[in-house]
Amino acid sequence: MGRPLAETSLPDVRRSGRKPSTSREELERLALELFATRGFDETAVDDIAAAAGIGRRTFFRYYPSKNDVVWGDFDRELDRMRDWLNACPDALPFMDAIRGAVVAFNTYDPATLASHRYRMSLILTVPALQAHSTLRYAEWRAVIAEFAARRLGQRPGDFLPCVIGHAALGAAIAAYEQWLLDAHTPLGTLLDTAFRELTAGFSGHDQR
Amino acid sequence: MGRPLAETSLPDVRRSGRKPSTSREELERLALELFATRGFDETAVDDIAAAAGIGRRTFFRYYPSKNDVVWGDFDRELDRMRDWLNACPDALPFMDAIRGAVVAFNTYDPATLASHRYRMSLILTVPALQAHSTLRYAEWRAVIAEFAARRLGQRPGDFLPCVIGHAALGAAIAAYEQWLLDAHTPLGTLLDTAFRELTAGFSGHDQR
DNA sequence: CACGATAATGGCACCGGGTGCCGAATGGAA
DNA sequence: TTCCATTCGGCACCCGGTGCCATTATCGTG
Repeated sequence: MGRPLAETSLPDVRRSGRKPSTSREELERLALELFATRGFDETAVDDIAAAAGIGRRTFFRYYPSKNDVVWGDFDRELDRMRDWLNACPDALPFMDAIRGAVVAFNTYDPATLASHRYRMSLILTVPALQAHSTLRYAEWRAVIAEFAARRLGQRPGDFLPCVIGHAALGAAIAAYEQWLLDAHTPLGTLLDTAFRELTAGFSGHDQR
Repeated sequence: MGRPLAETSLPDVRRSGRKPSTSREELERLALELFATRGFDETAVDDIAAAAGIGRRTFFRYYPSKNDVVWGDFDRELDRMRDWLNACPDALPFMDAIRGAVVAFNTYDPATLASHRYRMSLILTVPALQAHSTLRYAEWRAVIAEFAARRLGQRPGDFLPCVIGHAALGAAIAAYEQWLLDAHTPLGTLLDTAFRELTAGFSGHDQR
């Protein structure tokens, strides 16, 4: 699974050899700029490569696909969330822990909030990215399921942890969709609400 | 959105013109057979077209993409589920109605069960299909959200109905994944269990 | 300074999915 | 037969993604 290129500008021992002509961060910046002006589908990989002054072939050594550019360093974020969950006291009910982790994991400082919102708007509205995102969501769910399994005394592949992973993902996506529709309510509030509904089993709303 | 070709062998008035040289059903049959022997990724659209004795170009007039072949007539199934929900008595709590609909909607007679299971195994394991499925799932969620919204006195785009749609989808997929892992437990039972957990808010399992 | 090991680059050919275009084939109706 | 509607399918093309391989840049060492 090892990416040959800078995982994220870590010290990353370099003994010798030609140095990279750009970086994942730089490519992400340029690509998002192009997406914003020209649109995602209308921007070809060649365009991004040209903007960065590299060859098309080289682009694919920084990102495995055009879709992945939008996700930045998702794996690192997942690691952070895993750590957050592991650091949760056992006294905290596990659904509360998950809710807290998701809220914390999706809290961005004002400086980066706008660009994050734009990235998510792409992911949740551009069909190609919507489709691709499924594969990333699977990793996210795995983190949740893993934690739930530990708390439930089960294995990560067992039924209940998987259901929880899927349901949690659904709640999170719904919150994001709402936030994109109207940023009036803070994302954190929406996530919190969605997870509380989940934990309450959607009870107490019926209009019959 | 009208498909020019047979929606599904409805009477479908035909005035004149050359008659289709094959059908969606026939293509689906042939394609699934190829997928089963050679694998999904290893089967090119040209292979399917050749097997059906039509041109590659013509294939894309029957199905908009290779991915869609696996989904058969999903839209019709969705209509059935929508009807099921609409026919639910108001006395039935809405989460029970949704659970009932999903179970009923995913009940297949033994003759078609095996092929359905195979189709779902493709959808849930082949990366290209996993990704593509997101777009189909959106339609499914919409049906659920629409019903929930009506029951909750809200609009289909409102937050709570969307959360419910996403959570329900998650539960359903988790049940399917479990069923594919081990068909020992009937799909209906798994779906029922997943939805009951959802409605109970995953309570009563914590091992702390 | 020169050399060799090392690593990134980028061109090229190729594959496969998907589309626009357009002429050819087919079959019913006047 | 003629006309019209409809399907067919070849062709050229776009784009994302990959394997291959020679080229180029950099660092450490002698």
